[in-house]
Amino acid sequence: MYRTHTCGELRLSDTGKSIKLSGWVQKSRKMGGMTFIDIRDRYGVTQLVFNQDVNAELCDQANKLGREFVIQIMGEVAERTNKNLNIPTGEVEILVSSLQILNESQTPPFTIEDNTDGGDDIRMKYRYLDLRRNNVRANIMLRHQIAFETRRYLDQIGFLEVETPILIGSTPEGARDFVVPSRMNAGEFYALPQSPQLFKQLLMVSGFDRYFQIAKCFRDEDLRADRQPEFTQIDCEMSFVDQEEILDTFEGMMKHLFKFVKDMDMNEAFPRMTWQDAMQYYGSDKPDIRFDMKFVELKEAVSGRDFVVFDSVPYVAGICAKNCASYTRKQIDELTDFVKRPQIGAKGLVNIRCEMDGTFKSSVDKFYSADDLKTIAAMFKAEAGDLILILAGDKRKTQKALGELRLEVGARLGFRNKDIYAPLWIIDFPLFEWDEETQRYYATHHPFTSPNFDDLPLLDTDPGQVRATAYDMVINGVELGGGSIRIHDSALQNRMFELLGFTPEKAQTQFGFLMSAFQYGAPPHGGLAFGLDRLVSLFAGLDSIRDCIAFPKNNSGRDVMMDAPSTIDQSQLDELNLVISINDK
RNA sequence: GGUUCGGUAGUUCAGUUGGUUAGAAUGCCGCCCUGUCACGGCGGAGGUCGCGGGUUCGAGUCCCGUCCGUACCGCCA
Repeated sequence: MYRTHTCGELRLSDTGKSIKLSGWVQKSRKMGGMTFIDIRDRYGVTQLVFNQDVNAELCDQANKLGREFVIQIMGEVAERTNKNLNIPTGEVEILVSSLQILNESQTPPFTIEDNTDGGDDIRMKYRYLDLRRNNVRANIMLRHQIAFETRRYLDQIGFLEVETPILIGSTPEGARDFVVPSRMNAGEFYALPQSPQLFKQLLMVSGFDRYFQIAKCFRDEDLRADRQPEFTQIDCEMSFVDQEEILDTFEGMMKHLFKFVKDMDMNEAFPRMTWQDAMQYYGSDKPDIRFDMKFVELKEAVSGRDFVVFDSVPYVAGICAKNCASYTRKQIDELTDFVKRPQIGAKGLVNIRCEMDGTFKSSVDKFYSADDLKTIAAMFKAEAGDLILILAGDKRKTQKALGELRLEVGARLGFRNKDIYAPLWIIDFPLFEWDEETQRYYATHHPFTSPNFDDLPLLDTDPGQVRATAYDMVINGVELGGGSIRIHDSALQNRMFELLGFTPEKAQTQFGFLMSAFQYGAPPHGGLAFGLDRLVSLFAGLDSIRDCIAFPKNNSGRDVMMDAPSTIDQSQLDELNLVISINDK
């Protein structure tokens, strides 16, 4: 037996017990006549004491232990003379009677402590050591808890977890597929699923009624702090439901998770906002509503004053930053530089200060009278001391830029507090998006999304105006999940494929099995999927999902620990009937 | 494909307008220390300044290229 207790469980009430502990050497403190060693495992840290006067040989042995050695000790629990109330085991220590080294360790490349001295690169290379650190391990444990509570909630209300295949066929719509060559079928490839979408719909046809899966998904696109090429979704689908029942079910799930994982009661119903409003007032389909600062459109109010910047563009809008009129030139310049960065792409930033004496001062005083400025300020309901920030340009681009500026200003004003959670449903997404480049419509969500039945006539006259029965859950500006009511009628599905530019033959090749299935009694159904990685990082208060994943990829999609991807042997290539030909360009 | 910031000791970083022997902290090694818990004290080892080229009497520092990392844009139904 290696241990009678873990390194996190002994307390004052255990004083006098003979115990056995196993774990890693966290740190040793040598005082000359005595040595303290902290022994660590997943559950905590316990202090060991060695005393020259009691057992000189044992104390010498302890002095030879290095960081991260794996040891096993026997000893007696004793009350400390100097207690450390910062750790749960801090009132006791172990008077060690025997010590055994189970395994030695090299000095780790970075210190295994909460505030490590290791950078991301080195931590990823030695991820197995990084995972020994409390805060990284805490994220992985949080992830387990969220997954566990998700299963518990969904099981309680009749959902069945069903696994769907990882090796499937490639579909061209959507993200780029990861692809796997088939040895037994020369020249043919599997694709890894971007989501279990088609399978969960087929499970509805099969009558499973309520399905979920905590599913790995794969997308071969560039990474971000919140995007990995392989990620995990809480994937759900229900039959005989309308949008209202789905929103209700999964609002319930989120409330359950907040209650049982974060011990937070979310009593209020989640507010709902149409996609239209989200774009108009926040310039984003995932607004952070921890703070208000809505857009005010100004095009009409500012036109006709010979200010060519505003007169020559289709869209002018601004936000009002409370109590920011005192911003210095430098702070304004920082905001200007922020919106002029190539990633944001605004040409400039106009500001109006509402001075404390009731006057207005702006960067466009030349063109606008005091009355003009007063009228504009009134549109924002601005008060003395506020700062109005205005952008102008192409509508979509400027909305997006102003949305980014709003988030930046919100962050500067401390409105983006990680301990506050502001959930929101975005509804009434447009069914299609027009793409100028390819001159065709694309499905905003995916091609199986049902149109809003009120808008069905528009399918023939103005497809761009058709609303989808699709919804996203957004918390604090993070798109946590989304879904839709699906089309269960093959005629309507065919019409969709047609509008999306599929020939009947192509639709048949790609989705023939789904279309066939729909001819054998498909129930009305719908569902949604949550990004588990994002959910964990939101609960953990992290900006990146990487530390919520045990073994993540780096920015270039590489696993720097095992150095994947890598080349393969010629014999493997031969078996797969593959020839490598790398394009220089 | 593009933009940003970065690459200097095992690690995290500093290094001024180009100037003599490249520093700090931490870690590591040795010695001292009987109540530490960020222990303390003394001493020591440790560097291809990412790589290649250029400018210069002289480059960690300036220029060009390249590789790697990072955040973002494009992309991600």
